[in-house]
Amino acid sequence: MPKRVFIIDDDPSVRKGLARLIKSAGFHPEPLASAEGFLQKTRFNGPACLVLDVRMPGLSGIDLQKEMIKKGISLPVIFITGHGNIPMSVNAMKDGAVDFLPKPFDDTQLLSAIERAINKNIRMRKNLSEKEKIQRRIKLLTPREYDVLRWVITGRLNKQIAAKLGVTEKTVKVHRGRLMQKMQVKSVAELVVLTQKCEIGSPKR
Amino acid sequence: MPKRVFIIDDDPSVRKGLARLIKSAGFHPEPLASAEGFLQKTRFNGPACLVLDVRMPGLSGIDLQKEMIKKGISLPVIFITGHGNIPMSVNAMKDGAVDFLPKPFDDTQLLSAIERAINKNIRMRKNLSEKEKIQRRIKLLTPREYDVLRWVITGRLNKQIAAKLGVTEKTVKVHRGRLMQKMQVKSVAELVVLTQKCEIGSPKR
DNA sequence: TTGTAAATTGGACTTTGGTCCAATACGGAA
DNA sequence: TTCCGTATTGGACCAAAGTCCAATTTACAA
Repeated sequence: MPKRVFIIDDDPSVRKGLARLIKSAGFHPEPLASAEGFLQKTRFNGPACLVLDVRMPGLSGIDLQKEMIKKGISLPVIFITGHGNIPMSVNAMKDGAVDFLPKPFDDTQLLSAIERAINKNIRMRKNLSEKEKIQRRIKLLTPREYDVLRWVITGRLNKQIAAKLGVTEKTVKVHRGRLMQKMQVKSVAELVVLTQKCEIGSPKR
Repeated sequence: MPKRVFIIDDDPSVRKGLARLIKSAGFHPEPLASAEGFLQKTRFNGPACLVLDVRMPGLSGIDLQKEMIKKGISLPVIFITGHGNIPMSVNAMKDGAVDFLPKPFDDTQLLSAIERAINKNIRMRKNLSEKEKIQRRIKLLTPREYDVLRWVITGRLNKQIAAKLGVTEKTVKVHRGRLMQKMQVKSVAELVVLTQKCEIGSPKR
């Protein structure tokens, strides 16, 4: 899987230079002339990150970062800039930027930042996909099975759950057996570990 | 519980001014003339944070931050500086600083940073104390009970655990009952939730 | 040497959990 | 209307977990 590095800078010569450097380091550069152009993109299959010029006509790099946060796109960002200042860099870092490099910077500085950014993205993608896998299983549950699940992971006995739901213990056992199958676990311990990774609303009453 | 704000700056007039501002905002200022002076401190009972001048004779603010990381002291840091630059601020943020304010800054900027820092520290302290509470319970376990615990929270049956440990199922039940008491839980689900908060080495074999 | 804590096991039960087969009831989709 | 998925329950069992009382062995400290 190629590690894609989006290069967003309005200066063609900068794009070209960075693309060459990044390519030589074994990444897959994707030069783009504007932040708007990047926002058109919808496909984010593999590991990737952004190298982003702060100052650009139209949407600035900072604007793009904020826009991505708003839209829930979470690709690690590395800023580069010729005319930055401290508050700007601090805000970018607060918003989760991996690095903020004033020009001129060493090639090695940029490449090490890219390395960190890509690794971060890989970790995030792994977490996310596991979370989604679990969510998919939860969606297979019927409403009643979901009710039972929420009580089971808080350690209640079948008879207690039965009382809460106003049904017999027998019924709870059936639901419980089926939800364990659908969640693909063989023990309550495994079930708890799974559900801790997603947010499960705690049961009422 | 007073919210203590350590002010570390070599300039007495700055210390005085900041102390007044911070006091007026309802915090408890603790002015110190040097980073070395702060490192003497050992008592960190209540919520607190640091307002730290970057440039100082002897240990600089940056040095102090690194020293604290090395020693495992985790108080949120806010840097203030008259002569900073971007790489310095970025590195400070990477190392977990809450904010980095070049002089001159607005009072409100500093106060809002302090507010965030204190809240962060309160959350950290809460997490830490819960973790320690759990660790204390784990220390009550005999080696054998701890062995059993590690298998229980991975969802093994008593008979499986017995086989792993080379003892009878009966024995496992006894250990299991006692560890549940010592951990103060009534169900495997609760036990798993507790142990997820600390790191438990996964069992071998 | 004498405790003391830890580890181990047995017997005898009770309570819980889980499964198989079967059946009833309800509501929406074809 | 008919069929399917969901929810519910019963009976009959078996497996697993938990408890109470009692006993033996071992290692380490006073």
